Amino acid sequence: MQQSAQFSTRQKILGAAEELFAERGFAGASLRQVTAAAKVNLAAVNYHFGSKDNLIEEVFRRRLDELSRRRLERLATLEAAGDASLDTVLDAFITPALELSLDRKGGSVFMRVLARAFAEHNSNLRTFLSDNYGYVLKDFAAAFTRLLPQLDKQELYWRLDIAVGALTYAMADFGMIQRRSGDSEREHREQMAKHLIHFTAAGL
Amino acid sequence: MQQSAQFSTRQKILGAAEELFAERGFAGASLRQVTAAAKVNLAAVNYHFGSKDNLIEEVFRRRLDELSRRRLERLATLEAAGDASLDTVLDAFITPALELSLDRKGGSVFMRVLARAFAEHNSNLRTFLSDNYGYVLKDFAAAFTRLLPQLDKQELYWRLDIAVGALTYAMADFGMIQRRSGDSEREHREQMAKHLIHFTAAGL
DNA sequence: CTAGACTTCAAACGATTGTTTGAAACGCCG
DNA sequence: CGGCGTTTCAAACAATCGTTTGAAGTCTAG
Repeated sequence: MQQSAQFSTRQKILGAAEELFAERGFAGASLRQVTAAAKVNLAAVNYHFGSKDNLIEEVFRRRLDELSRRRLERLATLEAAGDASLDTVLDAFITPALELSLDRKGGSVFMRVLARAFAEHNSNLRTFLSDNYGYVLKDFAAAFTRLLPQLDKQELYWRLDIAVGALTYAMADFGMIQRRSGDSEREHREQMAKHLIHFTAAGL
Repeated sequence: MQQSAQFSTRQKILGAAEELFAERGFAGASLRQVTAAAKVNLAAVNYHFGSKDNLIEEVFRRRLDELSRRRLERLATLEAAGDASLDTVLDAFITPALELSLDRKGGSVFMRVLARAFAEHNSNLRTFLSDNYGYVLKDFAAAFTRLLPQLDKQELYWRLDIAVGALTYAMADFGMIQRRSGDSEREHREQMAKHLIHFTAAGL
């Protein structure tokens, strides 16, 4: 089938595509640039993925399947232990994303790609994400509803919406904050997650 | 969509470009699509703007010049009257953007374009925005420094960074919140601004 | 070792990209 | 009216786009 000792052609394409999509956008990165960066033949994309659109979806699937699983796993653990609070539920949502972004193999790059997906008002991509991963947000929204019963539904939804915006923006490193020279990439991102949880908990 | 007689070719192009950039991205929207939507000749873009990149910059300039002026104007008024508080300074930042987004002529569309600019890690565009409008953020950061003297600098920058993220995301309407059927577009956006100010003030 | 399935390759497809060109049409002033 | 700078136009430019093709290469099961 596949899977050589090194990286398969599939994996090489996915890695290069992720990087170039983050840097130049989905329309801005061409398949020739992707295959050149991956050091594979141009036709390999259409052979392994069928089309550029399918490649884009696969770039998301590779990361989001595990990210969603970990988020829900943490949330379930919290609620089973009766430990659910604003801070811990936010932590269950943010920490898996933080860990992904710290993954040595370009996890931080993927967070930028994810933020691009939000910027795309493109309906195909948005419905793909909503159809496949919308249930995660639904579960977390339900958890917050239980934690903040005094808030009416509309009010809670507004705050959650704003919170997700702050998370997305920060994890994609859009801001002007530069890593302090003394800090490692890991320290920088852990700082960010800490501030994110604090800021969002206060806002909620 | 657009009128043909009363708007100059320049403005017709800018309007159509803004709309298509918001919808498909800077790389995703071609000059042929733009000129077709504007009902002008293809060559008009290069005649009036020189290149596609210059057109992109001009789309930003048209809106941001006035937006920046209004924000700083409000901030100055506040500080002259000694009325500067967390809420009022945030209001000085958010309300002009809200008013722009309520402009009948596609102001809300522009907010989506602006959010795309953040998603672009493209250095040309980011340095253009930073060079031309960075002083606005600097002035507001200074105002917050005066309002929150107990916070150390690094801590404040973190929170401001997260706040800007929430603002950008919300104003671009990326979220899942749908306008309630009873509400007008205006009511929807005014609600949003109110929640934004509250959420951000709490976080800061 | 051979047969057959899987993968890679160079080359080419038509379509579309941003940009340029030179002529035609326009609008204004004398 | 004629003349002239400004604007618009259809057409074409080379470059690049996503995708397809058929042959060459690689691998494994028998």
